[in-house]
Amino acid sequence: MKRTYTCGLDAAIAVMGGKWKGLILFSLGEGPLRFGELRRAVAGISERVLILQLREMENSGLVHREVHQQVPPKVEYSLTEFGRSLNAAMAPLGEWGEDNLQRIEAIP
Amino acid sequence: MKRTYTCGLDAAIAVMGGKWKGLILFSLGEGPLRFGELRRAVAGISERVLILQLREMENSGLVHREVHQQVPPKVEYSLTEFGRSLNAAMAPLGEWGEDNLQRIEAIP
DNA sequence: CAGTATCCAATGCGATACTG
DNA sequence: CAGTATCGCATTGGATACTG
Repeated sequence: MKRTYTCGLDAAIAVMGGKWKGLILFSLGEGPLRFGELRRAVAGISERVLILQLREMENSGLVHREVHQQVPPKVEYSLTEFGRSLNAAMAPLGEWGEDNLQRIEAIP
Repeated sequence: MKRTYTCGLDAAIAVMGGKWKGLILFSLGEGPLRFGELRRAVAGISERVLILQLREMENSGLVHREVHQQVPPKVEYSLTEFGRSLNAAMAPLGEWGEDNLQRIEAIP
């Protein structure tokens, strides 16, 4: 991050930056997911980008990464308390998008 | 836009894309602003980028652009009804950012 | 399964200068 | 005042192949 924000919205957007973090947050909202499950949940994302986004979100304290030592490997991602609070704050935005899907998709 | 969204949040984020649209929306929330006023309100943005973002938001139906024929030129930007509805949906996110400013700024 | 490693393309963004 | 025109770098994202 390393910047100063002019308002809360500014800061929130910086944390949510990029095309995918919102979706990842949303997908983890229901409960923990393994890497592969998450990749399927966030349709269209590449492995590389998913990892990058997850690492950033871990770094921001939004996501917790838990490694279960076993074969085959199992890694679970979940929201932290902080992540859940952001998730809740995003809910109205999600509803807005839901309500206006038609209109948004019609934008040239 | 020209894509299909997997959920409302996805769609909303597509509309809000980029680093500045949230701030512009927020700045116009209080009422109409002229180009120059807006440029000062959204501190740090370049003229070029501000125009680009405004055009996109006009195109999305979020912002209305009104030209007053006079010398010197006067152009006012305001939120449409659609823009105001999005603004309202973003409010909780703005509050979240406000409440967590310290923490967000501390992210490495 | 859960990642890394490369490489490449797109585009976002910033700075600056100029104009009706 | 309200834009346009250029230029160029930095970041982001995508495709694919490989590994512990």
